[in-house]
Amino acid sequence: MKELTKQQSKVLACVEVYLNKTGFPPTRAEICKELGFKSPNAAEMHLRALEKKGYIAIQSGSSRGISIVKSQQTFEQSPDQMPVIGLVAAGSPTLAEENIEKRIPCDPNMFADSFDYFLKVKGLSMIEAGIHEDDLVAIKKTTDVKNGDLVVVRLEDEVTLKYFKKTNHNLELIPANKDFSTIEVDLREQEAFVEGKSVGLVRTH
Amino acid sequence: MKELTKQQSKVLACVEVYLNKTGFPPTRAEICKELGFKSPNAAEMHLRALEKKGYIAIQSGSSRGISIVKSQQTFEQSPDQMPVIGLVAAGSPTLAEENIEKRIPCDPNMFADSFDYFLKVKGLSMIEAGIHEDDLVAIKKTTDVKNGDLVVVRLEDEVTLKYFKKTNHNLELIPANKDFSTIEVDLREQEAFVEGKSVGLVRTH
DNA sequence: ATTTATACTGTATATTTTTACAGTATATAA
DNA sequence: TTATATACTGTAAAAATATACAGTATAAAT
Repeated sequence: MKELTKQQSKVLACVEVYLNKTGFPPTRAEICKELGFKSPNAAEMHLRALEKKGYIAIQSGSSRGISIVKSQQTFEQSPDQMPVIGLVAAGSPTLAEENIEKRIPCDPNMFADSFDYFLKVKGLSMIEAGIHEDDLVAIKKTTDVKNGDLVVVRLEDEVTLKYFKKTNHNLELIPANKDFSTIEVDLREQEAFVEGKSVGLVRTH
Repeated sequence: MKELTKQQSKVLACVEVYLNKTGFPPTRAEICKELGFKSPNAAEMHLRALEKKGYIAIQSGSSRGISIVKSQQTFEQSPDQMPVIGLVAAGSPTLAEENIEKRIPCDPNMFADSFDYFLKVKGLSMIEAGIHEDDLVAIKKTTDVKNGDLVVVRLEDEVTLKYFKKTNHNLELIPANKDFSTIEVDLREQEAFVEGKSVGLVRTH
């Protein structure tokens, strides 16, 4: 495959970006606008060169008739990158960019239910449920939780992962460790926000 | 998402097929030609309906300004499907088609080390390591294992998941449960095949 | 010194394309 | 019976677009 000049490379990138953004290829004029050219012929010439070098195909007579033959974006079909969030003590909104520790290539549909992010477990309060420190619990953002679900709840400035049990105004957040005690919340006195529930667990050995 | 009429569905399919074939969306006239309509307005009306129902977006004023919002082709962008293998007692080659219980959409690189298949855990011999019955342990096929690794070993006709410890001719396969005892193998008397080692664990809640 | 390739501007036009408007026909629901 | 939704035909005009042609400028190659 022949090498591209700097400008040709820019034009190809422009086409690819436009395609990714809109779902259809740009016109000559749009390429010009994007790259600062003042004549549609500038874009035309670059497109012809790109066609000759085998990077694109041009359907003559068709508007926007450009198709990518050989992408220059190494663009490895990027798999989903699911965010990992630390169990932050400060009650900041759980899924904020600054709370994302890292990302893991992982299909959000690998469990029976889809999930939105991983929560990194701190402490041993769920050890008897086989949930260890630093395990990643897959959390689906929802407020639709049932008694017995493993849920992420925010109480004031603390976020916690526990079993959920609600009766009338009384909310119990139950750990799986004899050394820890159940958190009891009277919902008339204190607010509790259900951030989501666990749909699975992942541990790296 | 609203249901599509038969004709609307045909038009959406036509757009998707055209897009896959050429790399850019069709014009109204091209849709007509493909589906046998005689007026570009036929296509236009269907496209408007598809837009209203949220299946496509139309960039007004742009030629071929159609983008797919919700594909009707179930076409699930096929992610990697990692096989799940039961802990088969019969010592058949672990990764044979007939041993695959199911497959899970899952990136083989989600753990620190890549893996080849999931092993579905039977029994409670590793419970104190937080590995429960029916947990899926991600196995990398390798014979390069170190003492302390969690490994899959085949002894005669039995496959087992245990901690690995080897000293000279003596192989110990150590469980994580007080009620189970370590399997000791004298390698001069009995063969042991290391199938692989665990690089991670997955559990569905 | 002259060619050659790259990289454009500027203009113009034929063609493509969107899109509005005016109808027709049919089935289903009120 | 009268709407109302679906499903078109047919026409036409405005707008978008491709694309040809005539230039200018610059750097590198011959």
